[in-house]
Order: sequence, then structure tokens, then C-alpha cells
Amino acid sequence: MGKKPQNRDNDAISRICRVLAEVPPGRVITYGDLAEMAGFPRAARLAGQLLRRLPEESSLPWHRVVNASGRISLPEPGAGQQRERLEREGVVFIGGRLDLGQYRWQP
DNA sequence: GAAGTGACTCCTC
DNA sequence: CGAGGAGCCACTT
Repeated sequence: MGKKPQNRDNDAISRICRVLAEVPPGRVITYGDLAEMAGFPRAARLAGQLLRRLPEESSLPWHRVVNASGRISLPEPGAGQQRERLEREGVVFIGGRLDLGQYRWQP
């Protein structure tokens, strides 16, 4: 049975979505960690591209994804909306950035 | 199949 | 601490 390593296109999305769905409220995850956890180390951009295509009806906590600097990527007006959602979950932004050491979700 | 793109990350100045 | 550049990976066209 010769078979391909894996169907990346659709599989990657499924895995990343699953990981993202596991992120609890009040916590955040970086693009790099999200991709790595999904099985794509160093593919931080992949997570970003995926979220960009993700519809709002996705029910996924896309707002819990921030960059490695503890800052919100995603240009306005998305940034304001994401920050608002995170603040509602108890995340505090200091100087426009949050404390990854405190909110970064790690299994 | 090749080239372009991006909600990134790390290193250096 | 902030800005800039190079590197990386997978998806899209």
C-alpha cells in the first residue's frame, strides 16, 4: 500500500482547529505553539493563514491566539475586537500587550 | 509545477 | 525597548 505521508491541506486545518478548541478561556496561545502543537513546528505562519480564512461563525476561540511578543497581530479593526474579547475573559493588557508568562496556555 | 503570499519568529543593530 | 532584516513553513493562485 503505497500511500502519501499525509493529506496536509485538510489535515493541518483539522489538527490546528482541534488544538485551538482546547485552549481554555482566560488563556492564550502563540501562533508558533499552536502550529507546533498541531504537528507543524516552525509553521507559525500556517496558523495565521488558517485563522485568516476562518469564518466568524467558526465558534473557535480565534481571539485567544496572539503572537510570541504577547501582542495582538491582525490589523484593525480585528485587533480591537480580539482585545475586547480577551479582556472579557479576564485577560489584562498592559501597554497594549499581555503577560505571556501568565496567560500562555501550555498542556 | 513554479511563484507569490502571509493574523509568524528569531537575531542583530 | 524599538525598528529592521533574514529565515521558515505551508497554503493559494
